[in-house]
Parts: sequence; structure tokens; C-alpha cells
Amino acid sequence: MNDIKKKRPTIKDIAKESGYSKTAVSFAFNEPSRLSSEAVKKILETANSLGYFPNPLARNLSLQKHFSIGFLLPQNINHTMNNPYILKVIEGISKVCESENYTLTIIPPLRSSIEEAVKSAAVDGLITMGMGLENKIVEILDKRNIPLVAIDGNPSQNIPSVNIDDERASHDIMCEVLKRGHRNITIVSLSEDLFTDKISNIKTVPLLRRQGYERALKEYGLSLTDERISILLSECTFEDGVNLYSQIISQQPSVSCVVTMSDIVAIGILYKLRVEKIDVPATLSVVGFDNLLESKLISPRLTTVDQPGLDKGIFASNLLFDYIKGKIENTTRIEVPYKVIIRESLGEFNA
Amino acid sequence: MNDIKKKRPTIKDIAKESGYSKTAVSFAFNEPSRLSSEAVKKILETANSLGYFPNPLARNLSLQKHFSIGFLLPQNINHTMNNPYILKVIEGISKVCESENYTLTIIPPLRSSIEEAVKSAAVDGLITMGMGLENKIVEILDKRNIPLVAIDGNPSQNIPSVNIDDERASHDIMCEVLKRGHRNITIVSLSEDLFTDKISNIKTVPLLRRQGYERALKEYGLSLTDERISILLSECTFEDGVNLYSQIISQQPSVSCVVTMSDIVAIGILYKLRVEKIDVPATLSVVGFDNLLESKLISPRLTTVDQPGLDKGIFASNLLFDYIKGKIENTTRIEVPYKVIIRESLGEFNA
DNA sequence: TCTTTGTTATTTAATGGTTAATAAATAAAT
DNA sequence: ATTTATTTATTAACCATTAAATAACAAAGA
Repeated sequence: MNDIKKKRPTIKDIAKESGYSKTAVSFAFNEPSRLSSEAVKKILETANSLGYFPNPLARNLSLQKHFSIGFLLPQNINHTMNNPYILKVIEGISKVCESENYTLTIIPPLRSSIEEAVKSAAVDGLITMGMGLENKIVEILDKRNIPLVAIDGNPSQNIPSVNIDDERASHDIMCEVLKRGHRNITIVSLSEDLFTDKISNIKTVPLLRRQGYERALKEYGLSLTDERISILLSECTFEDGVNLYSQIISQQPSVSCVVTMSDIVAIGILYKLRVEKIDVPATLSVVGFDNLLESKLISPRLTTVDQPGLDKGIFASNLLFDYIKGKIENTTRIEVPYKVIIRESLGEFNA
Repeated sequence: MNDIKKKRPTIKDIAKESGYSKTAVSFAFNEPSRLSSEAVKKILETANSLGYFPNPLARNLSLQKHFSIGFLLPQNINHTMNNPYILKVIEGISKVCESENYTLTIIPPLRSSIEEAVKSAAVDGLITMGMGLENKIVEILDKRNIPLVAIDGNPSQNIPSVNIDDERASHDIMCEVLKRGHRNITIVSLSEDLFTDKISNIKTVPLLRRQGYERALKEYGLSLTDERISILLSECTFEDGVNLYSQIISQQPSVSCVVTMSDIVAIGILYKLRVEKIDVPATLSVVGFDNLLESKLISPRLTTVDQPGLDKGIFASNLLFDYIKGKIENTTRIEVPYKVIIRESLGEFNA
């Protein structure tokens, strides 16, 4: 190898070598019609012989563009990048990025701070997922003139968003559970739920879903505080689902149905139940939320709420690109359809 | 909203406003010890009151750093971002990025060209996956001084890499198939296999695996050209697996075992077999490669080769950061262990 | 007192591609 | 010959960081 630090030729070198100005070199590449064909020829020849191509950093600076959109991780990687639902959304975003000739930047917290990450994110637009956005972050993005679209965020905030009707969807699936006679129910909420009430009055998705469950329970003369209903918290991972089983049983031995807010958690529970040779749904029913591919692969197949992760990603990023291009100005909110999917993991309650 | 284009204050504005130079402002943030405490105080106050923080683009230019590493997609999104194995690798990379305070840039082809994408990628290092790297791309990265680590690439190229011993792993699992009496076998290779021989003499992963199968077959007196062995090609997706079943049967009605190079394809096949009510493994055995989470969820559980996707991502990105930081210079190749996992999808052949 | 040396504080200039604004040169029209 | 239009090319600004240069000032020595 060459020990001498190879220095890449810059536009200045091409200018000097070809006898034209930097501007002329730039035009030769980007707007050749503004130069004489003689100049273009000479410049391109020079550039070619020196192996020149523009430095992306400098290019991005002068264009004030990054040619990338960001996906802001709401928590650390362990709780995000192994959730197939989130990955499905990312897949949708990538598809749009590809067709827009953009890259997709996955943005973890920077020095443990989401705010820091947002300050220095090298992106033209940002998509968040599953977070109630603090004002500070919105303010930074506003100052930086970076548009934002929130997926599964807080639909009551004045931010462009893509959501399903989480309250109604949760109500609907809980009704299916109650309709089948279940009364001793364990609800597995997501751990973000913890923060919901405390930090602010932001209605995050877990809270909306709890409200949906609550409304359904009321219709059957129950409430969230009824002793037959218990609530557990879990991270959104398969492993947490696996570990949840012992908690469920110890907290409420008479439980007949577990209602979770996430398929991957439900699948973890189902997996554990199979290992423990507990009959689903005869002994215990399990219900999820998302409708992953995995949910129809596992036996018994999972009863769940289908929500279009891929489409959410596509809609959100298309919307984001509209903002980036200045096509729209107003705060657009997109509500995508959901669908209750009844499969074998939910059975009738037999007293 | 404000119709006036908000112009973010720049370092120049803070300099002017505070009465110090641009450099002084920069030092106030990055090296306050080089200024009088009086100057620091005044500058920070000014910056704060004007709501200044550094423009990442300009910052990156002067530092000649992007604070991001790239993951280069070998094909279009449809064939990559929905493969759980690739996503597992990406998860591993993200973990390292998070701890290094870097972002991860997913880089699809730019204007349908991987070469273009590499030219303008705003990253400090690049990870590729499952591609035999053309010289052109290596050359561009060399010019740009951007280090590269290849996962599942061509181990014979002089490029830092992370691989398993694909030839031996494939040999081993094929032996398990043959040991159980199977002789009418359909091999499902990956579509990249097509290019392998034609374009260059690069040994891509599919080719290595074919060679491993071949060696095993020879040990049992068979060969790839034997009429009892047939080879099909497939994209690495669930859907392609589902659609493959009819091809398998039409090409070789007497097949007793399907050996695939990818779990997600095998899972697609298994899913279709379940829909068609074909007994696995009594009528047809199926073998995969990767050992996804899904492979132990599906019934029957999939026989496969376990390879550590997460670790591959972690190793590759750690190696890449070593190159970025200049900690190492030589071309390091990492070989990670694999393991044959026998599960219910592979049975004995009953004549 | 005047120079030398050392220390601290601050500024200049370069980094690199793009483009608005400007200038220069040439052709066309009056 | 003079004005107008068109083509071609250049200057300067954008922006944060930092190596290198400079300025300011004090202490030490002649």
C-alpha cells in the first residue's frame, strides 16, 4: 500500500489544471449548458484524468441538504431494532428513500441524549416513532428548519402524524375477548406507559390503548381497577414476553386471557407457554397487537390487531418528503385503517 | 406560523453580536480554556440569547467527519430490508453505532447505481453485505479514504471481512440430509448465484455454499448434475419461498428434501406446505440457513445452520471503527462460528 | 530603560462545492 | 457608431473548526 496520504483532487485542482474557475468546473458537471462546449470538454477531461468527483461534505454544505432522512430511535437499540413491527416501518421508509434517491439515517440517542442527537442530526427531515415529543425537540427542529413526521406519536400534538385509531382498535379487540366470556384478564402495557401521566399530559399510544380497553371493560361492567383485571408493563421484545409468564401467573393465578399491546411480546409469551406445555387457548388465551408475519407462523396463530407497519412507514416518509420539498405547509395527520384478526390463540372461556 | 424565512443565527452572527471573532465563539463551545473566562461568558450568553447552535453540515465539513457509518444495500430494498437475517446484522451494527455516538446510514442504490451511492455517501466507513465487491467500488472508497468491511462477501478478496466458513457449513448440513437417506434433493440457491460465474471469478457466498453441498454429495456418490438433484434460484424473501413450492414440485416430483440457503425462504416454503396440508417432514423435509427467531417459532421447527447475525454486525462495525480511528492498518478477516441445528423439519427418508 | 523570553489571548486563513450576482466578451439590432 | 441582447466566465459568500500566525502583556535579564 501507499504510505503517502493520498489527497483527493478538489474542484480547485481541476480549476487550476484546466485553466478555468471553480465555478466553471462546477457548471461543467451540473449545468454544462452554461459553458461553451469547448470549456466543458476540457474540464471534464481534466477531471477524469485526475479522478475527480465532488466531496459530498462540501457539496452538502453548499446545497444545505443532506440527502438523507432520519429515523429517531425513541429509546436505546435494545428496545427498538429487534421489534419486527418497528423494522417493518423502517422497511417502508427505506422504500420511499430509495425512490427519492435519499439515504435513511438511523439516529440513536447521542451521548444518551435524544436532544443532542436531534441537534446534530445530519438529515433533511425526521421521522419519530412511538414517542410523545417533548417541546424542546420540536423547538430544535423548528429552529433547524427540519420537518418532522411522527408515527404512533401523540395525535393530539400539533405535529404531522401517522396513526391508527388506537383507542378504538383496543376497544374492539378487548370486546372480542370479553364477548368470549373472559373476565380474568391480564393487560400487558408497554413500559412507556409509565411516563405518560407523570411527565406531561401527552397522550401516548399506550395510554390511548388503555383507554380503549377501559371503555370496552365498562361496557361489560368492569373497570381497569377491578380485581379481576391486572396490568403489567413490559418492554417491546420477545425476551421480555418470554419472561413475563411467571409474572402473569404470580400476579393473577386465575387469569384466562392475556391482552398485550404488542405481537412480539405476545409471541414471547406463546413461546414460553409452548415450552411449559400450557394449552393455548384452552387454559390461557393470548392476544397481541400489530399482526406481524410471525403471528401467523406460530402455533397457535395469534389473535391480534392488524396495523399496516409498512404503509405507515411509506405514508410517513411520503408526507415528510412533501414537507421537505415545500409541497405542503399545513399540519397533516394521516389515520390508517386497522383490522381485528381473530385466530386460534383466542378461545372461549370455559368456567 | 411565521411567513418570514427564519434564518438560523450562524457563528458569524454570534461573533459580531458578542464583539469577538468566529474562532473565539468556536472555542467558547469546544475549548473554553483557551479564552478568558470573561470572553467565554459573554459569548455563551450571546449564543444562548440568539438561540445559536452549530450547523452540523458546516461542522462536518471542517472536521472532515460525518459521524455516521453506512450500510450499503446490495440490491433494492424489496430484497434486503425484509430479510430478518439482514435486519439482525443491522441491529448489531446499530448497537455499536449507538455506543460510539454515531448514526447508521442505510444506503440504497442511488439512481439505480451502487457506484453512485458510494461516491456520494456521507459516511466515515462502510459495511457491505452479501456482495462480491466490484473493483470500481473498492477504488472509489480507496480514493475517498473510506474504510470498508464486508459481511458475507467474498473472503478471497483482499478486503476486511466477517464471514462464517460457508463451504464447510453447507457441507455439514447437506451431510445431515444425506445421512437420513435423502437422495432426491432440491437445492434452492440465492439469485446472486446467477452472476457469480459470469461476471467475474469472485466467489460469493452462494457459490461457496454450492461447493459445500457438492462436496457432501460427492461423499455419497452424487453430484450437482445428477438427475436426482435439482437447483432452483430464489430471492431472499418469504414471498418467494411461498411461491417456490409449485416450482419445486413441477421440476422434481419425487423430491424428498428441499435444502435452501436462507431461513426466510425455507419458512415461506413451510408456510405454503402447511396451507397445502403437506406433511413435513413425512412427505417433504425442509432445511434452511441462518437460524432466525422465526425458525423456532414455526411448526415444524426448522432444521438450519445457526450463524450469528447480531455478532456479525457487531464484529464488523467494531472492526470498521478500528479502521476509522486508525487503530489498525492491515486487512483483518474475522471468521465466526456456525452450528448445525437439527429440528423437526428434517426427517428420515422412507422409501 | 530596553531587549529577550515566555505566557496568554485572539485572529487570519484554509477547508470545498454551489450559486446569486456581477463582469466581460461577443453578436445582433437600431 | 451606439444600444441591446446573448453567451460565457468569474467573484464572493455560504459555514464551523483549527493550525498557524499575531498581538498583548508580564517577567526576567542586560
